[in-house]
Parts: sequence; structure tokens; C-alpha cells
Amino acid sequence: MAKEVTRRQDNYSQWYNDLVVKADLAEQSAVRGCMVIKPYGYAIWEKMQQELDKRFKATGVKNAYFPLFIPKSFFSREAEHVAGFAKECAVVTHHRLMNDPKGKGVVVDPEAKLEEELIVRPTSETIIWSTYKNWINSWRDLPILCNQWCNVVRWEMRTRLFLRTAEFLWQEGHTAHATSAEAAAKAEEMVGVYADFARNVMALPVIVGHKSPNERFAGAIDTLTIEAMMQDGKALQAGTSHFLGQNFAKSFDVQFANKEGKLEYVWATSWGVSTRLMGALIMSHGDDNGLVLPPALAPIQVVMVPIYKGEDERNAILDKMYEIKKELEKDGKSVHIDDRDTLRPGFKFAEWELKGVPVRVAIGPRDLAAGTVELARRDTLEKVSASVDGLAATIENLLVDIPNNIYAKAEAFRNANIRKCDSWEEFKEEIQKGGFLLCHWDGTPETEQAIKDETKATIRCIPVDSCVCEEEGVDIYSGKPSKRRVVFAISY
RNA sequence: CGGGGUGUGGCGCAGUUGGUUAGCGUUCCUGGUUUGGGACCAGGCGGUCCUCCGUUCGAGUCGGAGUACCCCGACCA
Repeated sequence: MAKEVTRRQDNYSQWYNDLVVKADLAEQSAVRGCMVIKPYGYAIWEKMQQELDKRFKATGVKNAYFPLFIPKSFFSREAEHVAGFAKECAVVTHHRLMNDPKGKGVVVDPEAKLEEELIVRPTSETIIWSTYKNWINSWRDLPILCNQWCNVVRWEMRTRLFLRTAEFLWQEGHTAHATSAEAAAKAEEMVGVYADFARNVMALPVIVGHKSPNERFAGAIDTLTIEAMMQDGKALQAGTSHFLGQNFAKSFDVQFANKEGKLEYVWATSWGVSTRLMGALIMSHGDDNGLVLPPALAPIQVVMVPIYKGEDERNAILDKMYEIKKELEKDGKSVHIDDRDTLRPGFKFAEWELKGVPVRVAIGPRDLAAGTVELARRDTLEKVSASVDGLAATIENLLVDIPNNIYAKAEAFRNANIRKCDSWEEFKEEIQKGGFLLCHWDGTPETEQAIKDETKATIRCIPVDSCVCEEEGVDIYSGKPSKRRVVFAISY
């Protein structure tokens, strides 16, 4: 698939949707633009949550929860922020239904109109800062480091499973600090957490960088991002961390008394990743046979498929499998024995491949006699015969090697599709082929906007930890001087 | 909200210049044979052809309106 799609981008969309649905991850809901996350898909999300939580806690962040509804007036306070969000929101105007006096069904009770409309949160900055105001008096109250796992709603015009749904699940961290430096450092630390998670848990190579002013979060001073490349060469913003300066503190009047007893506005950050990460996972590693999951996120790491004729053989093989399962589970592996006797082995193989299970163990009568198993790895689809003795160690090695391999594969693909470009004519052509273009940029929003208008390409980031090319040059569009190259791409 | 497309058993589709009992694949159910890469045979269940109006002796097919969904744009994690 991967090779196909780079050439035929229009089919990539279909491939992705089919994969999501067939792998039993999610489906379109009857509610416009929303999705149903099915148990198998949700299990992957839960794994992501666990891994992220672990990392958040290591940085001192604690989980909390704030209301779903935000009074409309809260949005009037941060002008820039509102410009970015207020337009595409679900609004609650009434609080009661009544039987339709004219016929069947129910209607909204006109008597039950709310004095002030409530906005279903598109993000929680406004309500959280209204709350933090009451929590913060002195420098001793700082920093506040909270994260919340929740759903948010943005009334998107066009939606797509996992990548852009009207309602989605995410985490949003919101921190308050006494100094600018501390807040900026926190924003940087959290994008580091995301990069670590993407690389080491999702096996996803990402570029860490700053967003250009045009692409910044509404109300932020600086936005840090992790950018990934999908198999069709498009960019996907996989996570962001914002340094908000004192903008929100000033809008919501959050001040603290510093050590000298003077009032100061607090410094803020916010950072989030969403179920979009599921989309990144699917589009980065998936192939023609379906999903490819890194073991750290696989709900099932090892699946066992028995091959047998007759009841006796079946029982003998299953006994052996339970034995192996027990041993693997001692090491914390999640193991599933597919003992359904209505399906043939070939069907099961295909099905588990579709679901991306990293390692498959098949045992048939021949194996049972020889004390071996057939071991198959999902990433390369290679099959080898392995001895039952030492199987746990063999599988452990596989589970270590698989993420390394899929990371290397994705990284090689990405690097092969990053190229420098110094001519505007060439740029217009090259950018349509997909991939990242490293180009000089004069640093002005006007130039970026002009390039976007003509090509749909945006500056994905100004990289800080990879593809760093600080060198003198001239802007690809305006010809003005530039000190460094930035990443341009067409994005999701 | 602009531009395109599609609505026919659960799913995927065909249906000729309008013609009689609306087909095919798959799923599902029953029985049997199978089981080392998505099994096979036989039988069976399952459809107000998106809705309404119109044209016609006759509409899945033609016309109009409505509606739903998909794709492309604007918006965006």
C-alpha cells in the first residue's frame, strides 16, 4: 500500500477509512461528524493514556477535571483566543424539552431559555483560567500543574475518523508559573514529553519545532509542535505545547504576590494531544494487510492460533498454548488464544494481521511433535520456526525489535521525502508531490500566507532538534534574506 | 456555505431505448465435508428500489422538489 499511495494520493483517503473500519477501530456515528470508537480502538487509546500519564506524572503534573459547559461571557475576555475558536462551537441555549403541543415528539421548551448561553468546550483555557484565579494568591501557590482528560467539541465543516471529528477525546494540560522563563521551560519540557512518547511508544519519527506566527495557537506567544509525515507525504500535527505568556492571566486577572510582595500576572502554558494520534498511528505504520501496532500500544501483543484436526488434537494444542500463555503473562505480555473452532487458521491469520497484533504464534500437530512453534511478526510478515524452549525470550526479542524496525522504516521513508528547495518554480511543482520541503523563509506572515494561497502549503515548523539548517540564504518566494530553512508541507 | 457525486436485501454492486416475478457477490441461517494462509457443496432467510409530486397503459429506470451521505474547497487537534 505504502508505495501505491505515494503515487496515488486520492486513494489514500479511502484506504485509511477502510483500514479504520475493517480493523474494528471506529465508525461514523449517526451524529453528524462524530465517531464511535469501538472496543479495540479504545483499548489502544487507553494504552496511549497510560503511557502519557506516566510521563506527565514524572514532570509533576496532576490530573483534574473542569466542566464541559463554559458560560459564553468567559469567551469575551481573551480577544485573540475567541477569534480562533468562537466561530465553530456548539451552543446550549435551553435546559428543558416538552411534548410537542401540536403533535408527536418533543420540542424545546421556549420557557426554558437560559439567561446566558453555555458553550460546549472547544478547549478549556477560559474556564480553567477563571478557576485558577481563585486558586492563586501568592508565589507559594505556584506553579499549578494540571492536566485533564476529556472530550471537546468543535463544529468542524468537514470531518474524518480520528483526524478531525466534531467531538474528540484529548488531554489538555494547563500550567501557571511565577516567571516567564519557568513557563517557557515547561512548554518546552512538555513538547519533549510528546516527542519521547511519539518516538518511543508510537514508533513515530517526529520533528520538533516552533510554529510560525500564522500557525500558532490562538492567544499563544509561542507554539511548539511535533510534526509527523504520513505515507502519502502529507504532514500531520501530532501534538502541540504553547507558551501563553501573560495573555490569559491578564484577560482573567490572575495575579499573585511575589516574594517582594508585589502583584504580578502569572505565566501560562497549555499543551495537548488528541485521538488524532490514533490517525497518525494508522497512517504511519499501516500497510496493505492492515494495521501495524507497536507492542507498547497493542491491546494484544501476542496472538496464538491453533491448527488442528479433531477434538483430541485441539485439546492437546490448546493445553500447550495455555502453558505458554501463562509464562508470557509472567513477563507482563498480553496474550490472546484464538480458540474459535468455527474459523479456519488462514482466516484468523488475516484477521489478526488486520488488527495489527505484533506477534503471532501458530501451533499445529507437527509443531507439537517437534516442540516448536511457528512465529510470525506483523511488521515484516516473516515467519520462522522457533523452539518452545526459550520461547519467552525469543518473543521478548521480537517485541523489542519490532518497534525499532517500524520506527526505522518510517524514519527512512520520511528522510527520503525531505528535500531542500531553492526555486519558487520548483517549489510549486515539488510541494504537490508530497513530503517536506526545507526552504528559506524571510520570517514574515505575509510571505507565508502568499505561499499558502498559491500552493496550500504551510510552514509546518521551524525545527529545533532535527533538520536544523541554520544557514544564510534568500526567501524562496520574496527573495528577501533568510537565516535558516523551515519545513514546508501540505498538511492534514 | 460553494463545486461535484451517490442513494436498490446487513455490506458491496448490476439493472439495457421505460416492459411483466428486481438480479449478482458477500454476510447470515440449516445440514454435511473440511482445518499448516481469508474453505467447499447443497438448501434457505432477507428488498415500502431515500421521500414526495409529476409524466405514462406501465417508473428502480424519465422530469421536478426535498432529504441523507460521500468527495473537493473555506475552518481546524
